Amino acid sequence: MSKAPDKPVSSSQRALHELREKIFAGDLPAGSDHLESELAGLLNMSRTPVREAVLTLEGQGLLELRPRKGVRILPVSPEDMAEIYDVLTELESLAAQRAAEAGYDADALRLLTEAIDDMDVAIAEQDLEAWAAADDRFHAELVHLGGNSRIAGIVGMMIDQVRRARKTTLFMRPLPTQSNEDHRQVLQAIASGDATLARAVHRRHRQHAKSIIVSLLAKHRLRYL
Amino acid sequence: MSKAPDKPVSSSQRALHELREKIFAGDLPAGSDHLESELAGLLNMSRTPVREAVLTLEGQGLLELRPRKGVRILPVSPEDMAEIYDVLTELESLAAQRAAEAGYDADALRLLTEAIDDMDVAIAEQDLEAWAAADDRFHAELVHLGGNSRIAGIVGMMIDQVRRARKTTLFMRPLPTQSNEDHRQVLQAIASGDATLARAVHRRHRQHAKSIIVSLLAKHRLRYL
DNA sequence: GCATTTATTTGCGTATGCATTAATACATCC
DNA sequence: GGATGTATTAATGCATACGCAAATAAATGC
Repeated sequence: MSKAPDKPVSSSQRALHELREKIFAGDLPAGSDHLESELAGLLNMSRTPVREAVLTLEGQGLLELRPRKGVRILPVSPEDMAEIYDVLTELESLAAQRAAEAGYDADALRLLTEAIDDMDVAIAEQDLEAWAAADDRFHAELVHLGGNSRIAGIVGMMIDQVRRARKTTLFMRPLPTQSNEDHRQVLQAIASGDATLARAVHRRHRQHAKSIIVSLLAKHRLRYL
Repeated sequence: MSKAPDKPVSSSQRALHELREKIFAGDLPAGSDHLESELAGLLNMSRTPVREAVLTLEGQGLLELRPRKGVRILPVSPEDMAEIYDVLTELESLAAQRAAEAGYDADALRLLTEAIDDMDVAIAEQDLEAWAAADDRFHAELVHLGGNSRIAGIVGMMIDQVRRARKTTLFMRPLPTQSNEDHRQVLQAIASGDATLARAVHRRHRQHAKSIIVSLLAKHRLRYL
């Protein structure tokens, strides 16, 4: 891959990306408070770009600004998970329907297919991280094919909000073999142009995921992730 | 109403509210570009709080930051309208369903009922502005009763995005008498606890609204609002 | 004339400093 | 001893300044 010698990325953007990463990595743990100056020091920049990044991240629901107490990394409760999965269920179902209506050919569905294959491989190798990454790609590509940019954006935001939480629950449950069966059915329905089926199957898929996660959190008494 | 003598609202918040209002009022027209310094001058403050407000508004999809060309007030195309109404259809339908499942009594449904009554009055008086305001209240209260805060937030954002556009189309179509029939049916279904019906009726309501608006825009060749 | 290069302007990104105000510690009074 | 008022601290909100890069204008070469 040819690369530009160096892309001069602005401090604001760097703050945005690095803070996101640190939140996902648990480097900035859920529920923790951080002063603007602390974050600025952490990233070796002044407060200004940090403030801008933090403003944006607040809009994405990843943290909360509490004047004089610092920015709080938002924890995700089981109720939050339920809310988020409900949103995903509704919006992704429509995306699946629309993708089926669009009548994509096999080539256009390649990314979707690859993601599913990758998940199979990951499951066989018991590589849950790789599975999660491929799962993300599947759902991102699905909403992309759905053709509604707002849905794609919202779904992305919601998935970001559950990223941390999902990572911890990932290792608490059996291998998601059934999940990939669902994915294949969705793909099948889209490829055959059956919009109603695509919608129904994907809806069931997400509802099932929701119940799995929610009951898992309840079982382990996990209130905040 | 008793009021605090004066609430010292921050400049950032003032910028946020005033810019929003100016966008909705068409004071900052769709598609227009504005330099940060221009907006700062307009609001009598420095660039800093303006930048913060603009960042937030970008996240809400009301404007776009194009460095060196100014912030552009985002126009809404017919395709955007279609996207937005699709999102509203999916998310509000679930809210209606959940509201019905929650089993609210008549008192809890008072705001919803009042909004409907207000719309009847507004229609009788041919006061479209009042009708639109009451319609907003109906939909806001519906998603509130749905109990999913994220849905409420997203729906609010989407409605903000179509505000300007809706205002102009409002006077191009017949009185929305049928619309309020739908509202009553939704209320009825919620009051009687029929979640499936509530969902179905509201879905039809929003889909109908979408087709009305989209065909209206097509008919009048309105590409950007 | 047209294109290409150079100069100039101008808007933005970021750092910095200050004033404001909330939170905390302290002191005083009942 | 508890409560209320005051002082101190410290974090934020905002204004300002400055350097850089992009856009525009000017100039030079062909």
